[in-house]
This record gives sequence, structure tokens and C-alpha cells, in this order.
Amino acid sequence: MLTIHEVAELAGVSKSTVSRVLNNNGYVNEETRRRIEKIIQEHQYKPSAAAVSLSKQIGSTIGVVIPEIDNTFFGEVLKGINEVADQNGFSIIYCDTQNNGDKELKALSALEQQRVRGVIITPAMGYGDKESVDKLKNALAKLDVPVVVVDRDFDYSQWDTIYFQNYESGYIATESMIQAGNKKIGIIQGDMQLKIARERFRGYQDAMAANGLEIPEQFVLKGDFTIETAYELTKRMIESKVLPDGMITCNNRTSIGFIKAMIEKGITIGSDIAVVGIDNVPMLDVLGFPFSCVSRDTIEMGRMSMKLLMERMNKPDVQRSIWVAPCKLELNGSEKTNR
DNA sequence: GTGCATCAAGAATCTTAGCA
DNA sequence: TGCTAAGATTCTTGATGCAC
Repeated sequence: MLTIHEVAELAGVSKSTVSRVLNNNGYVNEETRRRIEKIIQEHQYKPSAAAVSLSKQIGSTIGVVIPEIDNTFFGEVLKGINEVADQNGFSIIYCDTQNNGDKELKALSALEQQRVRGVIITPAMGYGDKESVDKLKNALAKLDVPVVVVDRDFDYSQWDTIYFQNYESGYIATESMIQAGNKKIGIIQGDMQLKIARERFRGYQDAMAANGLEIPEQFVLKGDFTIETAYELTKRMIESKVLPDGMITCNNRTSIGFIKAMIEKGITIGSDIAVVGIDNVPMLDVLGFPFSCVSRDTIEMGRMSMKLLMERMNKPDVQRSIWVAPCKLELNGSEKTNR
């Protein structure tokens, strides 16, 4: 790859003149300009992003901190972020915290060293108390760059935020199950330290109460948003020989764990037991498995987070922005049973 | 209209001093 | 003389102020 120095040599000018042509500022003789532009085009010269950052004292790299790189949900969010970043000349550094607060602080420290221009973060933990929020706040303050929080909103947050209609998703999922004729409806909760899990559960509780149904406590399973826990909890529930009419699964991974246990034990979803998940599991559609869920446009959430970050870069003093991704009910048959 | 000099951060390389 | 540690210098690339 050519450097500005080599372009200058080929054009018979100094690199200052090439720089003026590149940035379209200062005086440059029209003939000299045309000659330089021709060389740039012929050699497909592109200025080094690292050197431009160094020179301008501003980076073109965005740090994205996510808690589960192997979760398809975050894969799609990243896709949306990448799309907008790419269109606007930003590159991305990804950090996976594996839902670990210490790893999150390390990742932010690494991004500080990289001198990123902004950070998009899905917090690793619930941050339900002021002390842990302060730790995160301090780490982000050290970076001194715009921040956007995605998906996991939490109390005391002060940053631009993009999240999902968590309460509504819990409510709609439960309501759809009730409309399908189910009465004894359980739920596999998410990690209740997270606000999103508490909100989804609250939606479930309110939908049950609004329809005059009691919550069957033995079918309120204390999950943590992982496949493994959902699988174990579902297996134990099946082994107890008593099943509810249907279950709400609180995220895509919980749905996978639930379905895996059901298949293993020979129980047919949509016939022996109903299920409505929060978040889609695209792979089930590919496999022809009818799965009803409350979905959201995750790629759009990624796009919006990057757009919000760029807006914050341009206008650092405007009020905090919050964008709520709408939820959409997709009924494919698993909300019913033949019992 | 043009080019020199300078600046930025940090790694790599070179130089120097001190000691055994 | 050889080794180590510390400090100084060089190098990378692009932007820009200022002199000619």
C-alpha cells in the first residue's frame, strides 16, 4: 500500500501538497491537483486510518462491549452496528465480557488504551446498586468518550440507551398463551439481578392477574438466561411428573434449553405442552420447528445504537436519548396444546 | 502555490553509564 | 571485557502553521 510520501514522490511534489489535495484545503495548482488525483486513482491510494487518527488526535475506532459473543442476539446487534459503522468510516473493536464484571472493567481499560472514539456496551451485570454502577461509571468516565447502553438498561444509568419493551413482551407472551386456552402457565425466569428479567417477569405477573389466573408457583423456575440452567430446570420439572399447560421462556437461550429437555423426554411442544418465547430463535425456523415468540428487530437495535453514538459524538451536550425497540408477537402454533 | 518543520504516541533501536 | 539498566533517539504517517 502506497504512503502519502510515495504519492508525493510520484507526483513530483511534497507530501504537504498531497495532503492539501486529499483534504481539499489550501491552494493547489489545478494541474498539480489533477496529476495527484490521477496517481491516487491509479494506485488506489487510501490514507492510513491510524496515521490520520494520530495526527488529528481523534480515533475512528468504536469499542463494542458485549456479554455473550456466542449469543445469536448479540451477533445480530453487532451486524447492525457494523453496518452503520462501515458506512460512516468507523472500525470496530469487540470485547466479550462473558457476563463478568471484572472482565468488563478490563475490556474498558483496553479500549482506553486503544483510544476509541466511543463505546457501545451491554453491561455484564445487573448493576442494581449504586456502588457497582459507580465502578462502571468511573471506568467509562476514564475513557471520556460517548457511550450508548444497549439492551440491558439499569437503574442509575445516565447514558443514551436502547432497550426492548421488556414488560410488554412478558405481558403479550402470557396473554397469547391465555388466549390459546391455557390456564396453568409457568415461566422460566431470566437472571433476576437484571432489570430486563424483572420487567419481563412483571409483564407475566400482570397478564396473569388481569385474566384472573393464579401464578402456579411450582412452575416459576429460577433461570439465569442460559441454555444449561433452562435445560436442567425443565428436566427436573418433567421428572416431577406434573406439567403446566404452557411455559413462557424469557430469552432465546432459555427457549433452546427448554426445547432440548422436552425433545429428550419425548414431550411434544404444541401438543403436550405450549411455549411462547421472548426473542426469536431463527434456527428453529430453519429446522421447520413451529415456535411462537415475541420478537424484536435486533439488527435495527444495532443500527440505532451506532446512530445514537454518532449523534452523541456530534452533540455531546444534548439530553440523554432513549430508544425503545418495539416487540412483535409471532404465533406459529407452539402456543397451543391438544390436552 | 509550494515545501519545510513540527507535532502526535509508542514501539523499536541505539547509546551511555555503572558494575562485576 | 561483557552484561545490564536506564535514558535518548529514531521511526511510523498525515495534518498544519508559517515562510518563501
